[in-house]
Amino acid sequence: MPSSQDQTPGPVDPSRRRRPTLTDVAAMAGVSVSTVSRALDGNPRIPGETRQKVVEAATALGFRRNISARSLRTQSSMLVGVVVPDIAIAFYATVLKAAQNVLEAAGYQVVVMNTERDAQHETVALRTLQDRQVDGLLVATSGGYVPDRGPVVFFDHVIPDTGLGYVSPDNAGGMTTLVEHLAVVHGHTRIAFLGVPPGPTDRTQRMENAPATERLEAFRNVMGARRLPVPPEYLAYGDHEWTEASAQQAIAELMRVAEPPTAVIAAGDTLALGALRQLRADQYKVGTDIALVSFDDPVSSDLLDPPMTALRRHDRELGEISARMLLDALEGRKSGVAPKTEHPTETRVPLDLIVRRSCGCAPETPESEPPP
Amino acid sequence: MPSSQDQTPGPVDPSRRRRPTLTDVAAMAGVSVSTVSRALDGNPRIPGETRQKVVEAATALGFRRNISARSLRTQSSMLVGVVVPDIAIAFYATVLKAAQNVLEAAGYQVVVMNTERDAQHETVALRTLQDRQVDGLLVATSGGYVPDRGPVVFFDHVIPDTGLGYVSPDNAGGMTTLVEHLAVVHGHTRIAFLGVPPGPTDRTQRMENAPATERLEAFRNVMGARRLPVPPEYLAYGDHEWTEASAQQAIAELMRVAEPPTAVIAAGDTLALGALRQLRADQYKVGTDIALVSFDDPVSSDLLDPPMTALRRHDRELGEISARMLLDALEGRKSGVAPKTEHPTETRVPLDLIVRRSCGCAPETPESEPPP
DNA sequence: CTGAAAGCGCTTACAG
DNA sequence: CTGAAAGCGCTTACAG
Repeated sequence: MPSSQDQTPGPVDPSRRRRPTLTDVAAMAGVSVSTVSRALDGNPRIPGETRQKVVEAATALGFRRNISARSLRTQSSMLVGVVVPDIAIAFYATVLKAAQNVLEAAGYQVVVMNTERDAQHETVALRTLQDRQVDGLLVATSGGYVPDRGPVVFFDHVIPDTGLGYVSPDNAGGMTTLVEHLAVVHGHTRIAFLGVPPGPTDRTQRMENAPATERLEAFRNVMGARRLPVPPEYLAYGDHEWTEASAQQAIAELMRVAEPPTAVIAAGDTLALGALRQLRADQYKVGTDIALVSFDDPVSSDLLDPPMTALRRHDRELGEISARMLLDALEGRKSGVAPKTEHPTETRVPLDLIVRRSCGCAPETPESEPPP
Repeated sequence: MPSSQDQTPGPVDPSRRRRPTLTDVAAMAGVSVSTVSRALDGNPRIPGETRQKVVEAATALGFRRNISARSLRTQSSMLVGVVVPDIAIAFYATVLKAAQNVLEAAGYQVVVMNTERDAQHETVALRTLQDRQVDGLLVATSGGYVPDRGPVVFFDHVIPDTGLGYVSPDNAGGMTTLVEHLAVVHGHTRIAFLGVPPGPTDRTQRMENAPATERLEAFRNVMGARRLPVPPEYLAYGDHEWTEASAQQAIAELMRVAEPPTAVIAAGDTLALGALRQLRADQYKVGTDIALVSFDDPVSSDLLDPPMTALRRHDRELGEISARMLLDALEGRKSGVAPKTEHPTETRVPLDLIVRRSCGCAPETPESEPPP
């Protein structure tokens, strides 16, 4: 049994001193480790007096429980893994933060992994998280998801029939809003779509239900329903990483077709930003010569030239919903509720159209929009 | 000894099956757990044949080591804690991502905590991280840092004489660049500073070396050195959270003073964005009526109206440097190198001036800037 | 109300 | 080259 005898005598660098353990506290309080553990738990079987002694000793020693040890014993790590394509993207960062808030309030900590939009990266990240014994997973997949034990909820990307469910933006509804604004309010008929290549890459599989694909499908459906043609040359694609640069190139080509569109819908904010940059470089007056709207709301979009009409996602809400869905399963499991074998829950978060100028509208109260 | 007898017979939900352990692999391979552990480590004492058997068994069972158990035993969690004020802010997200890249390459995982810019939150977060036995810490403090065991490096905020060191943007150099551009290139003499209140809040202590304070000091110094006056009314402050809204209010007031400035330096990107919004709302032509420059480069700043002249931080580099500094200590410690008691290392990352239009310049190649 | 003991899944001297 | 055993720091039935 290690005691202070092991300790080199004399002044010790405090930062290197061994952390006190339950055993240390027990010794100091003159009780057993079981009692310390229970007292610290607030177990009602321990009378106030004993608890008092224990708490004093613990405080005096600066004792803090070792969570690894506890989780080894309890088989619960109180860790939730979050995997995202790229934490530096505002959407993922916001979702993470929101999810983290609700998870931490319930006593869980979060470990994040970036996949860099690479399926293999993602598979490795998932494995690492499992090795850490995470209790649950929140994932925005890049196609590398492999099922394992433990509850998982997807956000952003839809994976049918897997995990507890998913919560995603209402891609279809959003696209409808966008097309209708362009077609009904502004009377456009030549509307192009700027997206990301559908179908898998070598690095990415199973993207059938990716946001990009859903948005493209929705675009086709709404256009069809409105009896508006979708010529193939009106389908422009950036790259799989949604880079601004790829959007610039795609839209430059798009505008060179025989009969160029009068309006374009960008399937994401980075795409919209790239399009805007290129259009401006090519001397188009966006909002006048050509309408441009964005599926996601870029940061500071009211300060852009021109201010961008866009769909605002409720990122925070999406994060909270996802986390809560996971939490429910976690708590349910803890209290012995049978693991649900019902269908995964599907939640769609609606999007709001923010009308600014790039669509051709002139907002009522120009320039005075409050900050996001 | 637990065996398959414990298992309820019949079909078992695979997601609920117990993860295989070393003992399982040992049983299957017909060797001891010690041998399995060593074989999996690639220990040279284990001959290829034995290793082969072990690896096969492990693969067949889908065995993965339990990291909690290992870290309990080895007293090393291979976990690095990162604490930031707000992960949804681009700077912190980018730094995190960069740091994570180098840390993961070395086998560490990262657990992030948001402090919401609250000192108490931060103290709790730090404690939680210690409870998780993190091997090291990367922190952008909000004033709630309390020293504990384990190596720590600060980024963003400077904390002298603590931890391994810090890596921060070159606030003084950056401010010099900004003032000189305004004063020398454009001949401004009435230059105002839009920052964040210096000194502590109730929720925040020890902010003497906060970025905001360093930038203000630098501003005063450079102005003084150039014999330019700094009247008190030219010092405008948003709030401690650097919100755009607070900047809007502050600059509105600033422009109402008897002799308003002809140029303003915003100490951060959100502040600059708020200022731009307000200035535009008040019908100023930014870049013509008044010059506005930003200490940090806002996202899409080339697409703003007008494009914003700003200092570009090398966020990724900053993250990598910080992580590497921590890693060096971690590796050193592991190989038994004495904990360094020398002075903390100070690293300053330089900033580049990106000249756009808001300062009054007309860039040579208008509108064709490549994406960030 | 309290304690002794087992055990979570590993690693690693120590002995053979 | 291999194994038995101790032990990392906890929690929790079990017994008193």
